[in-house]
Order: sequence, then structure tokens, then C-alpha cells
Amino acid sequence: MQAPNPEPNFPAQRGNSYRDSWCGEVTTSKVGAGARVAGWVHRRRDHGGLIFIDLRDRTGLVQLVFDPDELAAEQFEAAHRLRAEDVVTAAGAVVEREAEHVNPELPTGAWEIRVSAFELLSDAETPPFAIESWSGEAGEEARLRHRYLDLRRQGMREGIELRSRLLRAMHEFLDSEGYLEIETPVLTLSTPEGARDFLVPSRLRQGSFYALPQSPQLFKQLLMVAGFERYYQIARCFRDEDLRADRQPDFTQLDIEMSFVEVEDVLEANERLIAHVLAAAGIEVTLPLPRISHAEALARFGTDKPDTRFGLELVDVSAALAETEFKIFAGTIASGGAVKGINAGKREVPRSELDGLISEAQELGAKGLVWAFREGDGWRSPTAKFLSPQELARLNTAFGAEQGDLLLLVADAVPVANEVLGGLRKRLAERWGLIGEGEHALCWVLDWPLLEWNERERRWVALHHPFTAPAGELDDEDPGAALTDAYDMVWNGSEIGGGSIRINDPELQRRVLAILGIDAEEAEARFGFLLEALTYGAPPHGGIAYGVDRIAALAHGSESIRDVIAFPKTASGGDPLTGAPAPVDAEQLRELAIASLAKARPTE
RNA sequence: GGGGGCGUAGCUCAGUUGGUUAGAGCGCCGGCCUGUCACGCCGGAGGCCGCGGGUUCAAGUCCCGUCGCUCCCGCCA
Repeated sequence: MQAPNPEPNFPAQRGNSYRDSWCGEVTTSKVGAGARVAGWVHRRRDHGGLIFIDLRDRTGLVQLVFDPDELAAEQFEAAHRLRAEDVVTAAGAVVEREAEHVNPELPTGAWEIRVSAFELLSDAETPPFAIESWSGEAGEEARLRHRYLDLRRQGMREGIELRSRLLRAMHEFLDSEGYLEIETPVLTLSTPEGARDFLVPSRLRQGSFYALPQSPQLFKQLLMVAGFERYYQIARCFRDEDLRADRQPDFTQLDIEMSFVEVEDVLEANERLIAHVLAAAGIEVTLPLPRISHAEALARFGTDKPDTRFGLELVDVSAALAETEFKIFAGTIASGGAVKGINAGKREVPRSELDGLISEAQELGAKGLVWAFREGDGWRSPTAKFLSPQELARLNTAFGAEQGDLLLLVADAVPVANEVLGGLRKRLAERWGLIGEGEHALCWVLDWPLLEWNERERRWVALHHPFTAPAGELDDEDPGAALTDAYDMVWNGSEIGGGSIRINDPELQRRVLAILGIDAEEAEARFGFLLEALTYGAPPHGGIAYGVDRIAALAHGSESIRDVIAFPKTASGGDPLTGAPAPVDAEQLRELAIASLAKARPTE
């Protein structure tokens, strides 16, 4: 689950009045010298005449032995009263344990401290859940309400430590390549394109609002105009949208921008960056990363963030069915849809599971699912009787199917077929154990369309963002055909980063905004500062932003980014520890004058 | 905004078709214990069954509502 810490590091204890050693470093080198340690009582084993205590600090556990022969009587009495999570400092001789007393489970298990003196620094209430539970987990709410206790647990501590190593690796690499770390404002301007903004009322300018940044996008472009050439920032960003296991309202982004670069330059630099960063988690990345176009990702994997750790690729078999009389297939193809499928290989799948797959496909949005086993030149399948022998043979060829291979087919509009089969593909890989333990696969997804038609709003929206440069000429008559110099980095089927070459020509920027339905006046009001900046000599530039929380979660093997965020929020956006969000005093509201605003400013 | 799962002791959970005094493991408290390491043995305390309403002779169990946690869809330029 957890990547090994590449080198256990024990920072020097200079300037620490309570200890001269970490628990985790009480090994051979301390024998003879003695040690003074400090930490939390992890477990106690009180035998009456002899007491063992596992003391825990950030670096691990060490066994303390309290023997009445080596300790003042009142100290031994006091040791009986020690309880879980009490904070203690203890000093004594470090001794090697006799062979039969060694605990092979513990890095320090061959040594122990024979305590000659100790002091209770702080006594602890019984914690509401076990800090080190070997059976069962604590509930989410209890954990968050007492997050400082949850974080004492080994798995949680390792997640936070891993995150720290990843952050340090980012700083190391970018610093060594000449990137400047520059901070951008947290109180900034609302740009209502995109996610919902968090708003902060201004007291000095009543009736006006700051917004918290969804990303430092525009500022980093301005920094390129300013001539800093290479910028990065580990930036907190904010989006007021519903939460998910991989989404928090405030999250951390590694934000990078470079001047005088083209796509290749950005990809090359970022491959080296991610390899350096993941090495800090003990994960080896082979460069260069595989590249796949957006269109190919959809065609082969049914998604724009493909998990390339396993096969089960999608195959479009519509061509093999061009003349079919089977109504479902013929009708789908005639209306512009496709018949796509997966060759799941030789697999014993009982009828009940096949029925289950049909329901799963329907949950994912399909009208149905056709299953078939290749048998001879034909199929063993309820659907076989609707298809001619020639069609069955052509399908077997299209799938590359061998005897006994299981084929799964969906006929639908292309986006639906992709969604269903792409979803099924992931579930099956997991169910059938097709993903090797500790296996990782990163890739680039390239050549994204500039725009996407939003049917509900009846307008074009930017697939990446409105500042992304079109690749080649932009045809205002057919904007949907335009591709971009945008790129996503995908790791095990998760989007961990994305960016693009930006527009550095104010006229082109105006045109793109116009296509997005933002007229000249509105463009001026909302993005005028950017358009103006671009007129003063903007270098060609591009960049990327990574989801730090997602990278840390994946590196830690966690399902949720909450596991690598010290103080995350619940699914309803609350923090059970502090009670945020909370109502505020009437006086605070009066000072900000927001109560009267809604009335004074009716919605259009 | 919509859908699924969950809510019973401090923690993790069991609780039959609605039926007598709601259970287990861990933890906690007390006693015994000098080589344990998930120490052991003996004894004990601990419950608004999330909350509110309803059905019923009778509700942890059925119904309605509500709150919280969680996963997913929508949303997330």
C-alpha cells in the first residue's frame, strides 16, 4: 500500500530539551551511550512487577522497560499509572535484547531502553478511537472531529510525510531548473466562467466582493508578460462545487508557467519533473512517457483519462456490420452511432455474471449489452442467431478473437458506447485482477479539441480554458474542428495534471472569447487587464498545473485525497473539528452590508 | 439538485417474522501477575438503538419526515 521511505532520516536533536534520540533510532549505535526519548505511550504491558511500554514518536516505536531494580520506588509506582497516549520523556540505558526477546516486527525490536528516570509531561484522556487499531477502522466523522488523533495513526502519518517529501521534490527540481517561486493573491477577482467562486465581501468597498482563485491562471500569464520566464507556485485553489473522493473545495495545485516554449519543451521538462517527484515516493517512471491523442484515447479506452495498466481495449466493429439486418445494430449505425466492444479474452464467466454485466452496462447508460464466446467460426451467444455466418466471422476477425474468447458489445451513440465500455473496462480489470500490485502507468493525452458544444446552454465552451492557444489556424466558421496545444498527464486512469500553450496575441484572444459568446464589452470588463497586458509584448508561453492532492493520494495508494490532507472537509463541505462553516454575528454582517444587497440588486 | 449505502456501548459491528431484561470483540475501570510485545487470568461499569412523528396490545426492527457520514450522477472553464 505504502511506498517505502527511501531513507529513514532522523533529524538532529540539537536544541531539544526533552530528548536526545528519536524512538526510531534506538538501535546499535545507541548501545552503551544511553538515550533519552520523548513521545506518546503507544501500548503498555503491565506485568505488575515489570512494565513494558511502547513509546511512539514520529519516527517509530521503542520498547521501554521499567524494572523496580533500576528505578526509584515512587517512579515505578508512577509507571503503573501510565496510560495510552500519555506524553512521556524517559532516559535509560540502551541494551541489546536477548535473542528470545527480540521482536522481529519492529525496526527497533532487537533493542530496548531500561528506564532509569522518566517524567509524565502530559496525561491523556482515553482516546475516542484506537490510535493503532488492528481490527476495524474508526468512522469518518469521529476521525475528522479528532483529526489530531487520527493523524497520530501510522497510515495517516505516512501519508502526510509522503506528501511532504513530494512537495520537497517539487521545490528541488524546479529550483534546480531556474524556476522562481512567486506567490499570487488569494483575494482576487471573480471570473464566473468555470466553477462557482467562493466570494469574500469587501468591508472597505461595501457591495463589492473578492473571489478566491480557482487557479492562478491569469496571474501566471501576467508573470510571463512581466518577464520572469519560469514560474512555479504550490498554490491553494478554491472551487465552490460538490465534493468527491478526489475533490475538496480547497485543494493544492502545483502551478507552472514557462516562456519561449512550445509543446515539446513543456512535455520534456514535465516528464523529468514528474519522474523526480515520484522517485521521492519510491516509484520509478520510465521516460519518455507514452503519448496518446485525445481522439485515440476515446476510441481505444472510452475515456480522456485512460488507465493504461491493462488491455481490454475498445474495438469499433461497425464496419464489420455494414450490411447487417440485425435491427439493433443496423439502426444504431444508420443513425450515426457505432457498435463497439471489448475482447475480454478466454475467461470462464458463468451465466449469472453475464446477466450482471448486462445490468451494469445499463447502469452505465447502455440500452443493453451483447455477450458472446467465440466458438468455431461463429459464436455461442443469444445474439448469434441474428447475425449471418459471414458477419460472425468478420466480427471475430475484427476482435482478433480466439477460441473461447469472451466478447462484449454495445451499440449506441459513440459517446454512450465509450462511456459504457470505458466504465466496464475499469470494473472488469479490477474484478479480474488484471492490474499488478504496485504497477503504475503514466501517459500524456494530447491534441485536445479547443471547444465543446454545450447543448444545454446552446453555446461553445472551452474544453480546457479560454486562454488555450488553438493549434494552427482557427476557422471562425467551424470552431468545433480546432485542436489545441493542450496536454493532460494521466496516471493509472486519473488526471493528475493539465495545461496548454497559451494565447499571447490579444486579437486571437478576443476572437476565442467571442466564439465562447463573450462579446467585446464583456471581454473588456472581465479580462481587459489580460488583453491589455498582451499588447505590451507577451512572449510565447505555456504551462501546466498538477493536482498535488491527487498525486499524493495515488503515491500513497489511497482511495481518497482526504488521506493525504491534514484537515480535509466532509462530503458536505464541513469541518467537524472546527465546526466550519458557521453562522456569523449580526454585527459582522452589518459591517459588510451584505444583508441588504440581494434586495437592492435584483437578478436580471 | 438526483440516486445508492450506512447510523445500535468509547470504537468496530451482530441483533431472526415486530414479542420478555438489546448482545459480541476491542477499549475503559478494579484486582492478580518479573520478559511481554495484539501480554495473560479474574471481576466490573458502560445504551436517547441519530433525531421527530406515525402504525401497533407491543417498534432497534414497519411507515413518513429530518439530520449526519459516505459513494456515485449532475456540477467541477
